[in-house]
Amino acid sequence: MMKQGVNVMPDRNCRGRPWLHGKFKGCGYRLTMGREAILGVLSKHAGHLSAEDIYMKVHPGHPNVGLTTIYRTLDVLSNLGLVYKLDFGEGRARYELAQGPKGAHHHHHLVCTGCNKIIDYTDFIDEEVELLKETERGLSRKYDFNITNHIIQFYGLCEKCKGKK
Amino acid sequence: MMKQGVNVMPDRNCRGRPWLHGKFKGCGYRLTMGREAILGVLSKHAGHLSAEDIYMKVHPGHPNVGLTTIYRTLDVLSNLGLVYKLDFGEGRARYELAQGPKGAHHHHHLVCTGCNKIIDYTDFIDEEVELLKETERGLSRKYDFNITNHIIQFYGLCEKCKGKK
DNA sequence: CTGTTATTGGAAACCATTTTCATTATAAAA
DNA sequence: TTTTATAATGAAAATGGTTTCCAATAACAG
Ligand SMILES: [Mn+2]
Ligand SMILES: [Mn+2]
Ligand SMILES: [Zn+2]
Ligand SMILES: [Zn+2]
Repeated sequence: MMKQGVNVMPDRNCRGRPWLHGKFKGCGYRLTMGREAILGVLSKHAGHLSAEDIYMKVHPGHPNVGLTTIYRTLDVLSNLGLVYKLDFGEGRARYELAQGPKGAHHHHHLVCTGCNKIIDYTDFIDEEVELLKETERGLSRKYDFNITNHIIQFYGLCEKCKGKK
Repeated sequence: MMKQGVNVMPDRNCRGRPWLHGKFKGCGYRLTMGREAILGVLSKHAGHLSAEDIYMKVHPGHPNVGLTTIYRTLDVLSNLGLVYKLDFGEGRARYELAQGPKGAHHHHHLVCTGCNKIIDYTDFIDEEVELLKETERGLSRKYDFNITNHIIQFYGLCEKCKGKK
């Protein structure tokens, strides 16, 4: 019912997510109502949302935004590097903001194969980062590869699921 | 047109893949023609085969084995831990023998996002294994998780693809 | 061999994601 | 503000890997 229009005021009013606006405009993308709604959902809720999760959260306030637009927008965001597309082997992709407004950073995942619970972890990241850099350097040299990205996921059973047989 | 029947001789004759036979029988699975053919393809060709890849390799010798059986058998093998089901983000699963007959071991993957080339690497695995163990121990304790598995993949451009703009 | 039942092939179903295309809305120009 | 070019959209249909169904078949214990 309100705040559905594009923000018409000058740039200094872009508190909240200035970079998103900038990226969009700067790359020739139009900042639409649907896209703003999707960005809103992504920044409001902690990550790991599926396209349909996002659709269902956007829908109440924007019943005219279709699932197709969710997919298309996530694709754009993903290509812009603003969103990570994640695969936890469930047969559907999940998405999370590359950097939360309050500065969430790169992290890896712990996935429970029992209940699909997903834990973000940044612990041990110091040692990991060190070895990762070393490994990437070695692999790049050895295989003449230009490494841009990596996936590290640990699978197992969470404290609840490890009890059940 | 030969060796299509189940091996009727006693167990010492199971040269080649004794464990596979043993696992199958031991778990109550029947060792069928189709399953043997699939195992044959998996052990003959280096990993990273899709279900359809396998189907096409099995088909000439066994035109009566359907794609459905390929999927079902891969599922069984995967649950028995004899085969790894891999996902390189192509929208289809790929499979590789957990342990090749000549003793191929656990390894990680380097994936080219340009041409989908996949490189197995075991280099640097000493340091990786060390850190992995340490990380797993820490994560297990901190999150009360029972870690059974991990995925580590590096993405980038291979020497051929990094040239193209 | 025979009987039990795990396994099979083929067709249909499934289901997340993509494509198509006519319509609409954004943002720049006038 | 009005006009204009075209990026973006929604709905429906298509796609494509994987699963499910089910009647027919084959593995193998006895
Ligand atoms: Mn996360
Ligand atoms: Mn491999
Ligand atoms: Zn769990
Ligand atoms: Zn390549």
